[in-house]
Amino acid sequence: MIIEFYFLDNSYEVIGNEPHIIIWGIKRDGERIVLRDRRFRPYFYAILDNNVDYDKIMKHIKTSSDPKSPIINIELVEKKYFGKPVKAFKITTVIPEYVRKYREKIRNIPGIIDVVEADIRFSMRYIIDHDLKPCGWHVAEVKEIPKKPIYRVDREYEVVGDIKPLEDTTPPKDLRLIAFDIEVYTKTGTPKPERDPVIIIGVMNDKEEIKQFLASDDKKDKNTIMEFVKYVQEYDPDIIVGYNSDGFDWPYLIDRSKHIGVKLDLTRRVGAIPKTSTYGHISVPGRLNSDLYYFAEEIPEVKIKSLENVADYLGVMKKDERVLIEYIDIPKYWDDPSLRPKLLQYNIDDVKSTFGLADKFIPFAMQLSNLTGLPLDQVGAASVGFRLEWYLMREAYKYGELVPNRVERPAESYRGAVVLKPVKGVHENIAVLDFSSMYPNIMIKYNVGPDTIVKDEKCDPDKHYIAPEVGHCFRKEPPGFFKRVLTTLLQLRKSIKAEMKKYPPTSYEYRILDERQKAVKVLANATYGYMGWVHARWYCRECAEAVTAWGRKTIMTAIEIAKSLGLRVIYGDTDSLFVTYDPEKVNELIKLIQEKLGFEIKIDKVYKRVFFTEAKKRYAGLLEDGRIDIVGFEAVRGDWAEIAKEVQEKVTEILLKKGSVNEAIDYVKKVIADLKAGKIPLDKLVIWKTLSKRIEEYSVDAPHVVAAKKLLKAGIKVSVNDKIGYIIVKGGGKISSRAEPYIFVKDPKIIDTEYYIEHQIIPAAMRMLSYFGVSETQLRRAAATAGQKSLFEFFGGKKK
DNA sequence: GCAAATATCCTACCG
DNA sequence: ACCGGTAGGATATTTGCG
Repeated sequence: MIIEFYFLDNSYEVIGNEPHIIIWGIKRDGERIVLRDRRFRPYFYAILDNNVDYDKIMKHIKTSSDPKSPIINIELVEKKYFGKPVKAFKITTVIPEYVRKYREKIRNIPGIIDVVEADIRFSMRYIIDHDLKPCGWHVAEVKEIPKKPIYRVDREYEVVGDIKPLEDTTPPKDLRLIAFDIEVYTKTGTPKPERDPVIIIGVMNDKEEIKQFLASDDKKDKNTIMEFVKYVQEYDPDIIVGYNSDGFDWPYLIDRSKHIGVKLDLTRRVGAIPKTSTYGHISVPGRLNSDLYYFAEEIPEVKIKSLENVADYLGVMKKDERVLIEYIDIPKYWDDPSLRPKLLQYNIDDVKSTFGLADKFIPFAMQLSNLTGLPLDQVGAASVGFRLEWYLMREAYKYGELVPNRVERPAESYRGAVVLKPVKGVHENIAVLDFSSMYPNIMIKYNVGPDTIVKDEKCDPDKHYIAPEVGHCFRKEPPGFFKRVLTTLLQLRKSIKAEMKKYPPTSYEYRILDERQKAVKVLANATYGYMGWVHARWYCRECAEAVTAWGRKTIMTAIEIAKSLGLRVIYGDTDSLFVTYDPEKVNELIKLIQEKLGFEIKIDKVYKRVFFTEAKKRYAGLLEDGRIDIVGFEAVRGDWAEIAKEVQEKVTEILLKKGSVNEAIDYVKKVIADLKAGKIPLDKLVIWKTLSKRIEEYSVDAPHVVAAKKLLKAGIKVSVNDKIGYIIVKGGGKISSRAEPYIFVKDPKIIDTEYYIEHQIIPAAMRMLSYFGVSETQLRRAAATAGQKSLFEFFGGKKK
């Protein structure tokens, strides 16, 4: 029989020395199913040297086959390796483990150049070879088999014929999703599963029903977890989302349930419990567990990626419409009956926010999963490099290209893009021109890639493209792997965008297509960086180096053309040009660039007024609609106190919109007065910095490192990549010694206002003001008198 | 021997 | 575990003076 199903996830089980691929899916009629494929076997390739005796080598391999774990087939195949035709043995074994057993042995046989594709997980191997598309519909020829009781599904099938994808990525109508969030009781820093109970587990499902499972008043949590498990079994969600759930909620539940003797039996595989898997994600067999934190990490505008910040930014739940409780206050709220309702509401708000984030992120995640072939639960956890690599591996399979091994290499740096020195000051009426997808288009135009690069042949301008400055050569024909992949991706994106036009922007179809084109864009934009990534399978430093060289040449030529048209070039970075906005000349420039260089360049925006210091990568502009763009400056950095950022933003706005230096100074003065008067909320004084390595590894005592040490001393765990929030308090000595974790600062009197004035507010304001003729002494003098009006001033007199 | 100058470390930004 | 280019603060180290 033929069935259609939506692919959720897959895995494999070895049953009686036979590997079974297990696919979890949903049928059109809504039945949850397991598909079993017993026909697939693990294999890998051994690439053969030219002019060797294939039979002899084959015999050699056969003799090394151990009858207890045999090689079951060796097939001579024609493949391509870096674009070149090669002969290889496709060596098939019985179970995945045996691949690991043979790969090293066979690699060392004379006549064999290398062993490849021996490190691809069996379940991914199946996805690639059958072109399966996670989060998409498929059709398969199956027969129904008796459902084993170990699977919590409606039906079980065995795949007996073709299994292949359909175009449809519309999620099943009744896809079930839950969001969850746990609260833990601890009075000492970071909670420990062997000691601290889970006091609340909050859940919200796609019917928008909210449930909370609470610990007993004496904080026993056995029932809490058991009821949660029961809930999951009964609601039977296909997708479970959390926020930082791979990092906290799941590991905690796993350890805690182990400790108190509860079976976390909430998967679709009876007896299995959630466990850590690839890329550090938590796998919940049969369900797609997705930690939304991974997607929040990709929003650069939100500096501190707390759930409330991200939900606020995305309009899911505004911060002022929800309950907020600091972690350290949780026990207090639990213990006090009058405060407990607030804690419960806090948990509900977190769960609702998480649910709301799922709505924002999951459609994109599904498209990314569908494109890369990585099941939804892994695609978030996988880095950009790995996402692209899986996409490339799928494409390689289609082209008959063997997948290169990941090899250890030393880091090699190379020259990057050009950044022009800006013309400092204020400029009126400036157009920002951007090359569309510059690097991908360079790679396409010059056929750049590890398979087209010419290394042991002399460069010939007739046959090869030669990169400027660096001289690397690339065959003009035939189109290489990357060129084909990128052409497909750019074309795909265009067609998706065209398809979008058929639907109203508010429609469901439009949304799905929009998320899909974004996913395609992410992959296309990552290809250049991928080639320069030392851990990439298709690493090619020269390729990346050639791309930036062509990029430099391209933008420099564009500048020449602009100048020849009499346009003033104010600034430029990598693929952008800031020129005086003379519409006629700019249009001419766009046309000439297209004609002479063969690249598309577009007006990205027009600034009514834009301001540069002498620094590169930093500018502030006023758009036609009155919005202010701030790029690179302190105001957009996460490691400056909010108050300093606010001042800089406001000063910039006053200067750009009104051009009033005095008003700007008065504003700064006012803020400083407020600060001195203790009117600035503490949270605007917190400075956040990422702890980018382990504390012991630091060679200097930076403020955030010292603050992290203080947290550690208080029993609060700090890990690599945590953001440390600190406030500078009064006292002597180095700034670092006075960096106090913000959660410990309750008394505003201990704040070193002097530091905030001298090292935060004034520098941030002066960055702008100094270009408007304000001297530091002038501002500092204004600051000194701030908040202490003389009697004379008070009665309206002028300052002395 | 001290303060100023310079070097190094470090983070977060731009495209 | 996608890239290089860049700014700028804080700390650490060296330099210049006489």
